[in-house]
Amino acid sequence: MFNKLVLNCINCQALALSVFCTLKDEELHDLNKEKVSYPYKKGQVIFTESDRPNGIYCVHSGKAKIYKVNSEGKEQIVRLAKDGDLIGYRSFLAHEEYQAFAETLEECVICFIPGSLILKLLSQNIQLSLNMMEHLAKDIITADQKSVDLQTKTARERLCEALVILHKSFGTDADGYVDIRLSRENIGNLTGLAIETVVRTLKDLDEDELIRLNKKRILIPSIPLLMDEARMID
Amino acid sequence: MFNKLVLNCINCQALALSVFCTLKDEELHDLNKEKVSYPYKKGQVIFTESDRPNGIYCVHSGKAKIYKVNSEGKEQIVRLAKDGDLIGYRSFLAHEEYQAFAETLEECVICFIPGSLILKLLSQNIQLSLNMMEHLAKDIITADQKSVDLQTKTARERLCEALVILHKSFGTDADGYVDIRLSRENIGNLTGLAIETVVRTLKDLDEDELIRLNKKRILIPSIPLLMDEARMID
DNA sequence: CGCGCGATTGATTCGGCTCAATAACTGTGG
DNA sequence: CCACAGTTATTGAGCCGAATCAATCGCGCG
Repeated sequence: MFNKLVLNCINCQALALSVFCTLKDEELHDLNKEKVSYPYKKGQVIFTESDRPNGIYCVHSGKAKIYKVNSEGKEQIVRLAKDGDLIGYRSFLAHEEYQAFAETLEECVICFIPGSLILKLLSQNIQLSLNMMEHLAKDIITADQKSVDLQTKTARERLCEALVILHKSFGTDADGYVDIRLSRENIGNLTGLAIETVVRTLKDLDEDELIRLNKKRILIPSIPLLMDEARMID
Repeated sequence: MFNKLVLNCINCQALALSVFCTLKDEELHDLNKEKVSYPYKKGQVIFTESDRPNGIYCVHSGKAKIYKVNSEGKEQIVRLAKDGDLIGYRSFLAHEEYQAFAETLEECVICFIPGSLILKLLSQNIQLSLNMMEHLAKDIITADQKSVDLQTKTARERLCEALVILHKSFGTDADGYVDIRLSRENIGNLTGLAIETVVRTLKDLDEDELIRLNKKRILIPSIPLLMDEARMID
């Protein structure tokens, strides 16, 4: 059903962006030998809540969302992933079942690294372990901040903050627009707002010239101004 | 200003509860030699936001809160810590300044482990590193869940959930009451609710016999019932 | 015994959600 | 290339949960 792809980690653009940037030649060789690369279509599921992790996914190209579904069936995006990002490492490292769903937002190529290799690499490469811990620790800081924001920031502030973060992590395209296309619904699921609130607030921000809307595309004329509006300290 | 205490890690009750449970004799000896133990009074500050971490704290006895303060000056409790829990490891491992404040909730004894030793131990003891990663990964899962809860659960549900979690992590005293004393304000800061809402909702829960209130003390007759009320799946 | 902080209770307000209806867009097949 | 169907986005109206504001109470402590 899937067609494996043949990719060489040595040439991987995403490698330098990932925690694996510290791998030595031999380890990289192992990684290259054992990882398996698959193409994914837009909207394809990578893993499902309550599945048991057998390894870790690494995004070679494309974008994906990791989300939970609450009891009313509403989606809540926990994290977005792009080139070089790992997916599913939390549950794998926590020895727990997946706590969320992962799904591509566009065409992707995603590599799977078997758990046995991950553990071997972590065991023999201290720097990799320390990198991984740093990575996890930063994730926690981000997650904590999100909780704080949910408790104290208004819809407008949260939306502004989300846009700033999207801008920072995904950059801009040739025209200066934030380089990720999200539906209003996905923006809502990312910020914890109702679709209607997202629509209205985006419109307000557009009218206040804090952003420029062009269909699904969003341009941010001034990051500092938007950060100010989001009450982000930075 | 502080009086150092002389404690031997070999005899430490909290040790078995902590990530250090895997240390070998020699490493434990190092830990014992380099850690410094201090007594803290109730309400004493352990570290402050924007301080730079030089190591990691480990609670020997007592309880502490880690909290952020938002721009309006309102506190938000990120995490509670008890015997055997580490404090400040996120920022240390992320190589960042502290993102929060840490303060004792009662009399405590807290040990400080210098960063150099932590790094040495993590480097030479793979199992410790893997434990630490597991610990961090579980923290993330918890933090993510908190965000989801904030977005979807009502005040009553969040409060019930917090009580269940408090019960699970702090256990009960001889009379069956949850073994931690928090002011209404702290409960509010923990759940993201206004004090008045906490008061009213606790009263409601008491009237509905889902909890039994006795001043600051809280008894939970049936965890399953309360979990149900909190819409927790378990 | 009085002081002060924490807890309680009531009244009011309001941000953002829900519901409902319509419009615009996307993709698909004829 | 166009018509149609199914999404996705937009706009309006009304509602509701929880925050805020304003007293008052009462416990703990000197």
